[in-house]
Amino acid sequence: MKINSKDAIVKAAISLFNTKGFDGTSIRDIAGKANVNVATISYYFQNKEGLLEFCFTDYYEKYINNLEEGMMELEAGAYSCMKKVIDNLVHFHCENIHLSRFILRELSLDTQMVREMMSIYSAKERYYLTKIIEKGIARQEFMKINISYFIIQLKSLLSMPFLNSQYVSEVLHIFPHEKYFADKYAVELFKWLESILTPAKTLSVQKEIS
Amino acid sequence: MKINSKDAIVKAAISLFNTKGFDGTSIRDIAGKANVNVATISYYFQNKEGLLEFCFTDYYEKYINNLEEGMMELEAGAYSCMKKVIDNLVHFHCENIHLSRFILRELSLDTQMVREMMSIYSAKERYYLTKIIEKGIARQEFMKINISYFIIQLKSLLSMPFLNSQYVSEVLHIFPHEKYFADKYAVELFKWLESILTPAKTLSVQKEIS
Amino acid sequence: MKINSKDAIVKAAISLFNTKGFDGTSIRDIAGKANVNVATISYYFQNKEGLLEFCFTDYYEKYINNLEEGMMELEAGAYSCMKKVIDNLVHFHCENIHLSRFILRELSLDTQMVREMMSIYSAKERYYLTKIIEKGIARQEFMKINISYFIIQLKSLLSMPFLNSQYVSEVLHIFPHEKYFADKYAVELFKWLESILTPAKTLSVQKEIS
Amino acid sequence: MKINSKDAIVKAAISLFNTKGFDGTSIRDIAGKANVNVATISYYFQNKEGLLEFCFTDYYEKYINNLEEGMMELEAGAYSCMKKVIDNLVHFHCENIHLSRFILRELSLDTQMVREMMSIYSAKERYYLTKIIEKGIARQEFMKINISYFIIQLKSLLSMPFLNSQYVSEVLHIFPHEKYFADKYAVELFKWLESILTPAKTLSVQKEIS
DNA sequence: TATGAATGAGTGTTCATTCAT
DNA sequence: TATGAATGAACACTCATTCAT
Repeated sequence: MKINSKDAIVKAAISLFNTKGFDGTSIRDIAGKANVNVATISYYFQNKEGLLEFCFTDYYEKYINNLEEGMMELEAGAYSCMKKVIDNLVHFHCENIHLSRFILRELSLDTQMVREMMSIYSAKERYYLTKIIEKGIARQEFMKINISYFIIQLKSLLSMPFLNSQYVSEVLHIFPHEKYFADKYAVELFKWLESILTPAKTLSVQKEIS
Repeated sequence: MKINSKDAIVKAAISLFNTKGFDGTSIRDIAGKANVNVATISYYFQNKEGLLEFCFTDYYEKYINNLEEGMMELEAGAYSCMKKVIDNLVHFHCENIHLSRFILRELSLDTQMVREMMSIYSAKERYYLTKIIEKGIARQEFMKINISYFIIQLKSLLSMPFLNSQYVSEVLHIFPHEKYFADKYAVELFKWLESILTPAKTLSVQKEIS
Repeated sequence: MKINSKDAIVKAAISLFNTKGFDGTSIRDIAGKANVNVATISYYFQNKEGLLEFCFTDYYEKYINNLEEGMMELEAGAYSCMKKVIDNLVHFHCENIHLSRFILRELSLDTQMVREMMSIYSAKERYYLTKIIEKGIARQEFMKINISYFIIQLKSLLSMPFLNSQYVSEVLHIFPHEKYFADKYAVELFKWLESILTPAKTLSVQKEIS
Repeated sequence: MKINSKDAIVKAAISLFNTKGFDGTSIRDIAGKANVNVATISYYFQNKEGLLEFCFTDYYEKYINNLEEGMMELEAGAYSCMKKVIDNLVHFHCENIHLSRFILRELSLDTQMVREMMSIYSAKERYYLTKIIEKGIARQEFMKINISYFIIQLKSLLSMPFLNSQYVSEVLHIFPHEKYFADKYAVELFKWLESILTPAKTLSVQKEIS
């Protein structure tokens, strides 16, 4: 009768984790929404933690895929590579907004799993981003910037509209789950990217500071 | 013997909510950390939800205070006003990093309380920010920008380093709870602000798009 | 400001015990309804049990008073004495319907206090009722009846309409808290009394009605 | 290992509700007596209220069954039908004295559940009793009586010895849980029935006794 | 006479998990 | 592959009570 219990569980879990958070969701909620018995969840994922790990891995594998796909453009140019990465990640978050929102929120907690995920995937991500920037600087495509502060801002801008999709929708009437938003927002980030990476424009800022 | 049970409870609650999340924290955890009886929490805050509401209100009242303090500079100039607001809010988040992290995370959930808080405070915040920008545009201090997309980016940049303080610390080795960070990060945001608001610099971006 | 806290407490307690039962009522409920601090209840009645005892004693003292007032007619005749007793008790229950309902319900529990009350007051009541009947039999006013079975029926008829006042009101549309009911119901019990006590007399009842 | 947890829970619950009342009994008491885990009660009955509802329904279904069994004799005669009903209900209460005592006590409270039960079952009971009496009057088996007052008395006499079984046992030394009592008490109620329903017949009762 | 602060023990309920089937 | 029955531990919360004031 059940085509695929496992998929149904994951789907229900992501939906509920998205709105109620991981700790705010019981496996009974999930089982109910997925129309399976509670024990079925333990059967497939060992325990609730296992289901969380599955979601994290699912998210990060797709995330890194998108990142690596962008990396392939590095030879063609650091700047266009970075743009490709940004475009990919914005669209990835947009297309998987429920999963993304939940993971991005969960990542703000101090848990063993978060530490593990960070040590595996965030390190990798940092490596890739650093590589692009360093290449861009070396090739004089980019001005010399503080890489860490660049990453902070990049990740801020990439995640917040999807993490706070409710705020964005209800207060600003912009809908981050629509492709239209992803397209437009990517352009905004390109502008930010140019302002931060390309030398010509920093003159006035420099003056102001001095 | 107990000087101030209520304060002890709030302090313990913020600390625990910060690391484990609201749903991941039990009132026994809080009572234990605050060295009071569990019933004392109900005595002062009615229930766990009441404690959450107290934290939200505490956060937002301070937040709006910082915002309004910045607003007072509006007559002196929209640009300097916006800088003052950014500076205030960065330092506010930095100084109250535990409370901020917990609230910013909690705001990403779909709960009744979040909706209420958003309808009260986010609306106010949006009103103030819009006012500054419109004034700046009217006075030709700013170029004509899309206000909503500006707010998305502003709020992204203001919140993420504090929400993801663990990532920033452990992966990037930058410490958002230190005043040094707040000072430096504010400068970064000033640069972003200039690039996005002041006309001269957008030329190249314009060209690129066309 | 408070005229009489103690009275207010008792009044609130009886009202709440009446509708929610003793165990279903918290001292906070009572304190709230009486507009006093919870500690005030402990101050006057030591503890919740003490408040219960006060109610029991209040009830039984009035009950026994009504019984003894009826007993004074015993010399005048066992039959009229019994009628007087019945009339008194019906009206007493009617006038104190909240207290009566609560006490009559509480008496159906197996508690230490109930056992104590029964050993003091029910024994006394039984003594009086037995005395009337024995006198009536001795004087040949009554036929020889089984006293215990008589008492069971008498007490059934005296208590049930007040204990189950809600049933009587809502299902039968008869209102046991009104004096009209007490008057009419007493007459019903007189008929029952005659039928059970006096062999040949049923005729006269008929006459009385017509 | 456990043959039937659900039955064990119900049995333990009735026993404890009987002596300590519903509100005076904790689910831990019940679980302890039934030798099951507290969670098992929630598993089968959702919550404590659900267990109460189960008891109510169990009681009333049996009660109405006994009533309806008596109703089947209506064609044979209203008087014998009423006697059959009384006999059935007395024996039903006697045989299920714990359940009956608890339910009869609980029915004296102002709760949502009592209102619901009354609107379903008491209405039905009233309908049946009215039907018998009206038939009896129509056939001139009974004299014209006030039906509501008759029902009050009937229900008083049927319930009180079982509700107040402790009083009856300890003060009057009559044991309402024994079949001997039910048999004898039914005869008493037949006498009462005759005296209230049949005007001229009181004679025959006298004869019967002698 | 009366109370605000605080508590330990207990409430009903829900949790994630296990296990025989 | 999937589940109904059952559980121990934990949950948020309420209880009657105490005590300094």
